[in-house]
Amino acid sequence: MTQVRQTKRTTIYDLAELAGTSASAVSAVLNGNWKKRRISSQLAEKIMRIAEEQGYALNMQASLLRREKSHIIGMIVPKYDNRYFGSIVELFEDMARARGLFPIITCTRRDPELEVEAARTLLSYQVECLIATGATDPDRITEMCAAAGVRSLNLDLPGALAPSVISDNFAGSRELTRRILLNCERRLGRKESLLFIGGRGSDHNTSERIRGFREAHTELGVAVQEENILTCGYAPEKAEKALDDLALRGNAPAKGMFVNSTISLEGVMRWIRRSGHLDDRNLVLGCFDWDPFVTLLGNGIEMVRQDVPGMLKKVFEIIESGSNKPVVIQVPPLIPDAQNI
Amino acid sequence: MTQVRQTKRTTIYDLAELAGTSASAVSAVLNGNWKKRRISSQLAEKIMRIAEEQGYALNMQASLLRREKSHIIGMIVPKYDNRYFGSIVELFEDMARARGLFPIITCTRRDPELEVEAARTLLSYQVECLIATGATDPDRITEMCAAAGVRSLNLDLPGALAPSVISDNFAGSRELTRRILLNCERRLGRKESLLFIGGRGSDHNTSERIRGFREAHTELGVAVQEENILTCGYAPEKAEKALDDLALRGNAPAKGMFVNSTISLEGVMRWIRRSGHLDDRNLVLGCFDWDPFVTLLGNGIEMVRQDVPGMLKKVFEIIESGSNKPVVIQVPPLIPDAQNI
DNA sequence: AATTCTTGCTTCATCGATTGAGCAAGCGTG
DNA sequence: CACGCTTGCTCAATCGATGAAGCAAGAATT
Repeated sequence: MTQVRQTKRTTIYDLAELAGTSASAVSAVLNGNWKKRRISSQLAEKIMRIAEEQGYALNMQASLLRREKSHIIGMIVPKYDNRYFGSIVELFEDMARARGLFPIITCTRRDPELEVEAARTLLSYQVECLIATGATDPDRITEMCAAAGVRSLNLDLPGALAPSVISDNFAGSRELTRRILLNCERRLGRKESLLFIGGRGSDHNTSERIRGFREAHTELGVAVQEENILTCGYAPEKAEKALDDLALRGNAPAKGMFVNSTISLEGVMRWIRRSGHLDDRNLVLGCFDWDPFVTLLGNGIEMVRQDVPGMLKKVFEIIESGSNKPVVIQVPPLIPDAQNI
Repeated sequence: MTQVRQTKRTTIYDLAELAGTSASAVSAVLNGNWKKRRISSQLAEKIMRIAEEQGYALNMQASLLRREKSHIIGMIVPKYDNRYFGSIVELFEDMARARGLFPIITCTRRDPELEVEAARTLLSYQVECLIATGATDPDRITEMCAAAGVRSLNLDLPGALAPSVISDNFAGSRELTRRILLNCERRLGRKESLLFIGGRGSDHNTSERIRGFREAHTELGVAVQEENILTCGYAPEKAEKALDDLALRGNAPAKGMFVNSTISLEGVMRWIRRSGHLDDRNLVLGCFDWDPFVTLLGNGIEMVRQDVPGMLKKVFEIIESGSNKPVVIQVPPLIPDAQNI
């Protein structure tokens, strides 16, 4: 019961002894190329039976040390707290396994230090390829990988040194902004300058989304109010605080809002409920990201759903093509039909 | 640029040659116990400088093969599509790293085959301990681990052969049911038999929650209607379909519902909106699980939030204690204050 | 001056799986 | 019956890091 370490784990040498054969034969049988190595099916069956009986499990470390390819693919991901990253991780694992790769994923909480640390660790595990998802400094990671002779790709946020697969943030944002403005007109009687909230001004996605936001305003003949662009970060509390600050500065909060992530939307919704500044039936909201419950919130919130399967398909295409060219592939997000009012 | 495989990765032998010393010295310096091995700080600095310059990265496979302990801790998890499992994974990674362990997590989509496959793979990676989260057949996994001399623990769903850390489903459910019943009385004028929907009848958590559900009904003098217990699985579509079927059987859907997960709640909410059978202002809902947007749904949905930090704290306590006794630790879930009506 | 101690390294076996090379036995062919 | 060919295996080097054991040179002690 309290045995600290039971009898050492079974190795191919143990099996060889039990089967009265050599470790070499055991290895060949267990990794499936015993036909190539001309092992008789009699011996093969015997070895497999004994392995089964002994509950043999391969020592991957030993196996990988010897083999030239690890078949491990690594991914770093910022958070697990929303549907976007959750579905990326889930589908990535699936697609990796379908290709005979073993996925190792690690979460870095948007912390640049942890990102580098995690990348270094994954490299130690001999990943063949590293996907940096939503990394704060993707090029740093690409450089580390390059030094180790390992391929890397960026997902969600682009870098300058490796291929990147991202959403078409500009087009998605422009369309989302259009819809919010039109909803304003329909529900409030007139289009008015929207509030933009969430994200980091320094990140590519946010700045592209702001560009789309401006473009849609221009197209529809609405002037953007600069003080209404609040790139306060992603955390819910930051969005709440940004709205508080805006109110403190004496600005009437806009009735239409472009929220830059579901996580920021949490903060926005809390602020709306708490502050009582706005009756949320008069609010016109849109969110760049998707969550099933948001649909049900009943404010007719428009959402842009990033095309995760489409993006991962591209990622694996690039991996399989072997290309390292630092292109940026933009995948159009899905914009569901207009919500219930 | 297009070099398929750049010059082999740098090893300690390369560094030794560059530094004019032995691989052994390089190893000692780089893994930090060079003082113990009496390497001069001069040489140590030189080696570290060269390692830095060459972008050396340890080959973990080689290192692990030689060392006795892997410091790898594995976890299998069913899904990433809700806050509960998302926070388990995120916090688990954090706590593992804080203890000097390297976490490898893999998602099994509630597929028993994949669970076994994943466990086998993690064992190959020489995990020192494997946490089976919400596993459909935890004992099978414990047996596999035991055969390899590896510790295992169950999280979220209990097993009979290894220590298990789970929520106190019975007490949580009883309290949640009470609250829903009392909300019924307050809002509809009278307590009436609730609908129970979601989960698998065969899983321990669901049956314990049903027990608490019954108990609360009894305490409050309400009879449970057996046909109102719908353990239809977790997926949203299954909950939708179960409600459709119930309606087809001619039963008026209850006005009060106990929903067994946020994922089932998605289906329930969709059905409510779609079917129009019930005006959702007259609906009294409770959900065994937590999601920030559900709070904002505005139906005054009661939620039970499972105490993820509390559960993981227990998990690591058990790991550190070294105990293998198949106890079941029940962690009380958090029941937030009553929601806005 | 002879002995022991200390310092600062190097040598080498080892972890477990893989695989090219090699070998012995049996078979077929001329 | 001598030759090559096939079959069915074994041998031994190897992957890269680790650490016990050992060794040489200088310092300290008797």
